[in-house]
Amino acid sequence: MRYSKLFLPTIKEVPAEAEVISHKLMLRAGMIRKLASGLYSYLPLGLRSLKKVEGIIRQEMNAAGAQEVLLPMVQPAELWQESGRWEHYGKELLRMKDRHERDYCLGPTHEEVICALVRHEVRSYRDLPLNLYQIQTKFRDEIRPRFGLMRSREFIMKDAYSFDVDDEALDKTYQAMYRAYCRIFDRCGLNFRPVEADTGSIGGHASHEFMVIADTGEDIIACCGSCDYSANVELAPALSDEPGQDAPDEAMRRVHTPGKRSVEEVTGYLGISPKCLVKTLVFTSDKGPIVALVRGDHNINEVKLKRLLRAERLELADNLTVSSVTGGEAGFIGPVGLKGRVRVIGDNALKGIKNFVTGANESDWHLAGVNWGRDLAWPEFSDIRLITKSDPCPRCKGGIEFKRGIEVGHVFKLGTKYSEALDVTYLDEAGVARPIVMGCYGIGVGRTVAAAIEQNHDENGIIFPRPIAPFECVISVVDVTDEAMMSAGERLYGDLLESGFDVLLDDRRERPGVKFKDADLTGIPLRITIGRRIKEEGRVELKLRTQGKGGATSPLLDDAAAEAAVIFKAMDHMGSALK
RNA sequence: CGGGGCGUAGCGCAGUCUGGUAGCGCAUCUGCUUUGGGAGCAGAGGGCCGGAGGUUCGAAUCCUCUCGCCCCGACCA
Repeated sequence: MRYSKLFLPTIKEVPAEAEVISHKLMLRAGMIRKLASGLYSYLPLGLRSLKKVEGIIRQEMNAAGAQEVLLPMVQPAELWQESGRWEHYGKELLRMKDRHERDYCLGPTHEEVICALVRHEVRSYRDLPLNLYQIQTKFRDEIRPRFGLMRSREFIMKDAYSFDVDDEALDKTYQAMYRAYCRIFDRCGLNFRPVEADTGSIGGHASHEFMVIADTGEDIIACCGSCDYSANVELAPALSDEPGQDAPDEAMRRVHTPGKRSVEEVTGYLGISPKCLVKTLVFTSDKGPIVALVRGDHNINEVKLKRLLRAERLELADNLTVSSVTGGEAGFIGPVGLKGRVRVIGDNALKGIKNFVTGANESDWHLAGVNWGRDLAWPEFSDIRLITKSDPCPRCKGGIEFKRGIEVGHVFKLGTKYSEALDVTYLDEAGVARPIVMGCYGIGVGRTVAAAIEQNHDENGIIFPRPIAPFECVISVVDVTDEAMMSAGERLYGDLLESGFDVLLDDRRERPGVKFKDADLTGIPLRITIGRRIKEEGRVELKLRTQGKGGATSPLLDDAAAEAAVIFKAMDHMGSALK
């Protein structure tokens, strides 16, 4: 491609709308432009990078035995009513009507559609296993789109759905997908980690997220420092059980705490440790109101609570509900003397606590010296808090660290949730109809590109890993009006094209500084500069994007293409050596 | 949905408090000079001041409503 013909509008200034580095750089490098909130146009440079990632995904998915299909993006409501998700999916599902007033939605995911396809076509155990994938635009009407392609409403996703005869067969498929995902993200040059994850509203039993480690990630991962355990904090069990305290029982008493609501305020005012305080939270859910208790220095984990309750919906109660359940106002509520019958769940860490402080359900008052069994009934105990640094690794009892991650892929064992709802069955060897056991496997394509940029950039711009770079090499002709330079550029351009590289010839009538800045900004891995030295010594200059000025080599023009090939080969080896 | 902020030239912003000729930088166009890290000088074009209504002799500026965008929270594959 010739730069003079390429639609590549770069921006010198930092765009005001962008918050995170990948978003800023993708705008500046002319990869994307925003159309509306959460909706982006892909320009040639951005599209090239997306296509590279898609190509890697296709190769690995095909190699793992999956087959590509393309499913409709607009989907009839009936299907979603059949699976029950028309009601349960919520406002993220963008619904619409056609001219006949029939209900449709834009596909945020394709379980329903793939089931509708497969249930008509697959009859026998002989047709299984089957694994189908597509690379499709999805739409999720996110409450708050942000960070550019990281969380947009319309986005490109690879989604695969597997169909197996039983759990054992699904295990094999799942493992194959897991391995394929590792290869895909390896090849994209990402520093990532597969972590145990919650299954969310998609449902199912086992699940792993593929997290790209980055400070700007929206998810938090709990990692063990000693073994390779890692899990989304939403899921990681908090195992430290405090030993029972054997202090003598104190008498329960009211303490005046005027205006002291938060844990810090109350414990600071009373001069006690947050560990001695029981924090009370009221939730509403489809299973009714819930009172959750955690220690003052711990945080509630709503995902765990939701799983425990088997609730579809769980949210912090509003002030009205809080006072109707407890009789108190937020900041002064406690589990003693709750109104009516309400399910009370205490975190495991509270089992052994004695003489604790908690809200009195009366404004400006707390209770101290409170004890289970005497002042209030023993609640049911469970693990409902977020894991902390002082908890042990659930696998090896080592220390836990926290990292932020960007979720670029997610694999689920769905089981028979959808096949039962949507009647996707096969006949086994005995002629008995059984529900097909399913798995599903997603990769955010745009998010993968954004994550790669998040991990690979410097103050001058993007530093693309070669496999997903829009161009592998740029030839910067310093002065295009100079015939010797320009003809050398053309010749090298032809050589590199012939060798099969994605090469960009910067033939613009721009000053050299502009060309260098744009080459750096767009992150092209290798730059070949053709300047004065072509006339004096017949030499050009090769510089990797990762190198400073010092690292350049200066081969003769005729050797440049071969040297570029050698450099790329070395880069590929370095890449695999890193793993 | 709650809280906060912003909509003025293609982009980034000032001007709004205190009403009176719509500005600056970058970009664009022309000319000359320059040519290895986002050039210099001279000149030019470009605006329904997000939209609607109101107050006023007069509104970018004050008031009301509305639309859009961004941030924090809530929520969420």
